[in-house]
Amino acid sequence: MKHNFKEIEPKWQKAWDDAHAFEAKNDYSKPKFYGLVEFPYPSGAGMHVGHIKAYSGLEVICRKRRMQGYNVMFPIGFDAYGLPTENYAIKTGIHPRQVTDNNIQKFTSQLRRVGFSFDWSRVVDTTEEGYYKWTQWIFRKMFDAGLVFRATTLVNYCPSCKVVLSNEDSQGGKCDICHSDIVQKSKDVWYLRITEYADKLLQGLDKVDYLPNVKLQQENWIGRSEGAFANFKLALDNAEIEDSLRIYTTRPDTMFGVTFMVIAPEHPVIEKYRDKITNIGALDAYKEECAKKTEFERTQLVKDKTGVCIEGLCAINPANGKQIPIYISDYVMMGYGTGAIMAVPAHDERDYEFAKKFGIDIIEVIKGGDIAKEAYTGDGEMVNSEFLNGITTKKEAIAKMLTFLAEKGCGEKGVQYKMKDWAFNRQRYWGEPIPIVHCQKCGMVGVPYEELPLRLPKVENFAPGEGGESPLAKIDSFVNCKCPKCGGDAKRETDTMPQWAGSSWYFLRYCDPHNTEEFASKEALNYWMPVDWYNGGMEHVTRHLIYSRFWHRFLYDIGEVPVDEPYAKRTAQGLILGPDGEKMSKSKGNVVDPNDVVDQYGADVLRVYTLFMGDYASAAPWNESSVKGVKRFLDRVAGLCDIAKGEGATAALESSFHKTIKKVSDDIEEMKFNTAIAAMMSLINEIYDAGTLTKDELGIFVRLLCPYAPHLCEEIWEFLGNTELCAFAPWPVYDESKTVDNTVEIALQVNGKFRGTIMVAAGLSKDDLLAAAKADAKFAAAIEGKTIVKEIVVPNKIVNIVVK
RNA sequence: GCGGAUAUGGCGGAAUUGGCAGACGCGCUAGAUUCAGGUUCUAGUCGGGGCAACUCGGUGAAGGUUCAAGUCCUUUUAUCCGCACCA
Repeated sequence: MKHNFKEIEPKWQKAWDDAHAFEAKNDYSKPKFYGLVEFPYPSGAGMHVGHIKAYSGLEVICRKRRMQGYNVMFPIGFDAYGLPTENYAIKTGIHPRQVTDNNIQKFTSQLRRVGFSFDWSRVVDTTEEGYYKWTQWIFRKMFDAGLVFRATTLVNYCPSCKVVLSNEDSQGGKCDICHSDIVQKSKDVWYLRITEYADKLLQGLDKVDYLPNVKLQQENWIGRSEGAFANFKLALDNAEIEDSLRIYTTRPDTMFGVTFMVIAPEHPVIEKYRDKITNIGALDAYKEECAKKTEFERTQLVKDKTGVCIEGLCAINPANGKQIPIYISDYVMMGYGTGAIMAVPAHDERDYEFAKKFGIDIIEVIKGGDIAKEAYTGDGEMVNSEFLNGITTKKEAIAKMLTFLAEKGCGEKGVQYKMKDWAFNRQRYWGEPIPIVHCQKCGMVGVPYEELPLRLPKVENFAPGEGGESPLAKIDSFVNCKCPKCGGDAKRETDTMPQWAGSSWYFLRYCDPHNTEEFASKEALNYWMPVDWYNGGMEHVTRHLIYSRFWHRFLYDIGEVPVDEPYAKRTAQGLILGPDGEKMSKSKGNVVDPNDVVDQYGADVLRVYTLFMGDYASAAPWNESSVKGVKRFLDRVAGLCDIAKGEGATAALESSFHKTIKKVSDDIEEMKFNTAIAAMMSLINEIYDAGTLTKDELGIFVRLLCPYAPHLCEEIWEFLGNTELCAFAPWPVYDESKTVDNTVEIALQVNGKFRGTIMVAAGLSKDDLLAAAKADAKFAAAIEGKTIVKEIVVPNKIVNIVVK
């Protein structure tokens, strides 16, 4: 048989479609398998080979599960709200709705060409009313639960996109969409209280099967730290007053070493005592200077500490009652802890640097370092610390200090997280409208559930306003409304939700995508959830993966979903680099278009190659020649039809078949697709060497390969006389006893040096093996006349004799 | 700065977890098929020495443990990724 992919690929894609072959059954009595891939953002550029690799991995797993008899759900959809579409629309004047529809169509036809076994009856599009109704519904539930709040704070703002970004969307001080520098801007922003879920998100990681680095990255992002809060009394003109400054520290044990305090330039205490501070002009100037710095300048140029001492206001160290100065400096940030710290220069590097620069006292309280040279952050004996003196463990010192603070009523244990609340609104058009109404009388009121979806109005002008307001603000008919509570005149919120909203729960919608009464029926959720295996990119670990776990956990807490963690298992694929070894990008001109590969070599080749090119989790460059090698392999598979004769097993190949079934079966479970394919290549080499195989054996081979190259395998399966689809043929089983050779090759060593091999029966005892080795003429000659010091015999492996 | 990962032929990568390093694929060399290009087939392909059987060396670098190390331990270098003044 010739491998005529241009003919057979469309043929079998049609056959699968006609049979609705891959639609998950609503038969809740069968064992289920829910395989999930990250649904694509339908960009104008079309599919990327990276998408193919990401989907091919779980495709193989899902196809194997079907052949093993599972009721498999392998859905796909489109995460279609977001800035790139909107920016493209603004540039071209085409409406985002139109752009989105075009792109979804493009993606759909490309995905179908590759022959993925997606359930096309469950497609979700986050921009459809029937979908975003429920995105708004969940938001409303969060609003009711007090998880939504509005606050004026310093936020990450992208001046180029004219939009407020969450912490997650501005990692490294760069805008996630356009990569320009983020500036800090004081703005009125909607927040989701994700920090309230920090502990739950952290603990949830204990019971799921995530790749270790995925887990670790989430732990670091959440960034839990244990320490203490303490209140430092303030003093005006050296006279103590009834007010204090609250700090957070992880080292309360060093409190006797506190020689000054530092607060963030924006700290409210400055405003409070504005009249009493004698150098307020200098403080204001410093604050303004800091505000002008970009995130980059604030974090990258950390060499030099800057700050200003507050005059007229100082603090009192609660440990020893000493008066200490307060500084403002941008190395302390308003967004973490309380925006104020107690500085212990002797035992903190940043405080040390600051104290050196400003000539502040440095008091050693832990022995062990040389504080004349640098801060000492290690353990040691406590000194200069009154009741802590002599203690040698940090744990004990902290406990004693906490007791002391508690007795004085000025401090207690506390926990902090690096993770910040989720800045949730975007001043843009192409997103879910936030279902909130602002009423003069009632304040913020949620749009009633029965009025959802709150439709995104169709507008002609969807460009963002210059003043940073949403395009929706210009539509009076949308903005002006009645308050759902009091019926008076009110105005709608005009910002929309961020791109990550729709993707925070899409895996739930797949379970029951056409439901108009609920986001999904309880029955469907009970059966399908949790997702058994979720594969996606590392770049989503500290965004989508955190956000969606948060939403899902919230839904669990209010009784809407049956399990607390949405994903039982999470893996990630490595990047495909350009042929030059660089990350693929349009500007470098090294992008490989999957369409071209399908045109030239076929979908099966594309699929097999993306899995064969290297370790699935690592990055690997595209190599055109290797693609040809895969084509050669599939052509040789097709050629097997011409030599397959008879039935049953071939004596020469039987053991190889059982070994290959075992290898391929096991490797798929560990996503070691490259070695599974290599094993099948080895087997085909053996078959051609033997020059013969039976039709039964070809049937086994084809079923093993089917998850990778389904079109060709269906064709051969049909050629073999089968009338049912290969996609649902039973997965081959192996006989363990037939995977074991009855003769094994034993390596012979003298003093650890290789001295030849012998063939012996498998399972020989140590004594027999040693005797067999000594019977080998060459080996015997090598130890002849020498004193044997030691004899090491490892059954079925090796004989090593140590001589003098 | 902190955290994590990786390092094996000309290239992508294997190595049953301490037991013959280099599976499989690409590339390359020689030969066959073909008018030719492509395709396909056969043989070879870690390095040094030898016609050869063989032999010596070899997994980023330096030490160590062991009968035996790509694999374990110590030190070190390079690259990649994540976080970053987190109190």
